[in-house]
Amino acid sequence: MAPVTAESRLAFSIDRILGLERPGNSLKLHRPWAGKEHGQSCCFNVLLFCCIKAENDAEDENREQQQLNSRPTSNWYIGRRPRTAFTNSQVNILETVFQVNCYPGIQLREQLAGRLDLDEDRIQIWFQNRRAKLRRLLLLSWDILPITIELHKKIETKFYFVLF
Amino acid sequence: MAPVTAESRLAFSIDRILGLERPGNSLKLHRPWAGKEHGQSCCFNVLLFCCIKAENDAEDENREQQQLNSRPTSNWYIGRRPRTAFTNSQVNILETVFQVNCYPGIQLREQLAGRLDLDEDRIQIWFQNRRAKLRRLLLLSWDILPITIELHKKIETKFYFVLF
DNA sequence: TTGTAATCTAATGGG
DNA sequence: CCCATTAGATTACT
Repeated sequence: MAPVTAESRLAFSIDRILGLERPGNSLKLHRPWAGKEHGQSCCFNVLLFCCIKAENDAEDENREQQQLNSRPTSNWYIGRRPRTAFTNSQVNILETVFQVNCYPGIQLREQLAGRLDLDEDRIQIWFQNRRAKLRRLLLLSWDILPITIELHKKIETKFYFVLF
Repeated sequence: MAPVTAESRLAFSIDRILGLERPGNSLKLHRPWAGKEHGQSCCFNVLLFCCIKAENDAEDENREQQQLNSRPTSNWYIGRRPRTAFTNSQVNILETVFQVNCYPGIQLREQLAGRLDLDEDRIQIWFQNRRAKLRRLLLLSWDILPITIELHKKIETKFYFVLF
């Protein structure tokens, strides 16, 4: 077996990365885009974390209240999108479409968005959640599997394909 | 404006789905998996209730019991890998490595896999998704930059620029 | 409390 | 590799 030389060692061994091994020189970062100006097209080099420093909060009640009200979730600084309240007629149409096509493509989603006066991504999310609900329902029905199996023995089927 | 021909019309226009438009033929349902044999691999969309081939079950009580007790975990629908739940410590190490090298080569991935007791391809996927997340964050932070600056002025927070 | 819109991320397939 | 999209799981709001 070949001896482990400095040359054969990985530039990025886990030990080095985790700081468990301390080479003489500091670890050179692997940034394919490093050295490019941030205006360059490929991507923005700066990830901006806007973190609140809470110094001096006590002096500003309003400000403090704001900060207390905003939940410190990972994306609190952006905020959660206000919950969309679909109307009955909107849901009816969505459900009708879902019965036929539960994986609407971009065109159909745009079409729906236009007709229902909603953003396309709300449509997208609605279908995602609707499919999840359906799966949940199907899984629930799986709980009654023993009964189903009994039934299936009786009627001599092999599989149940639940097509939706 | 180009005329709407039968060819240019969507297979699933809302009008067709809602029945407001009646084509000569009835609407064909959009079932990605329809017509395919259930054994086919690609089709992760199939909710296959593989309800146990019950031939001869009655002759083997033990086996039947096993099958009844076993919940449909990995096999209840075909082809999709069960979601891997990384532990906190695994994620911590992955994140640490990512800070240094977000494009780990095969050697480093294998190294990580060994240390974290994961398959190398899970590492690979993790880094792909992590890079996608980073790109998303970068775009996002760019979009909210003006707002963020306003916010920053108001509440006198500091910016953290994390340079990659 | 329930239902569901929204979020996060592992997994998939195609380019 | 990237990209779009999915499923799965969870959070949070009405």
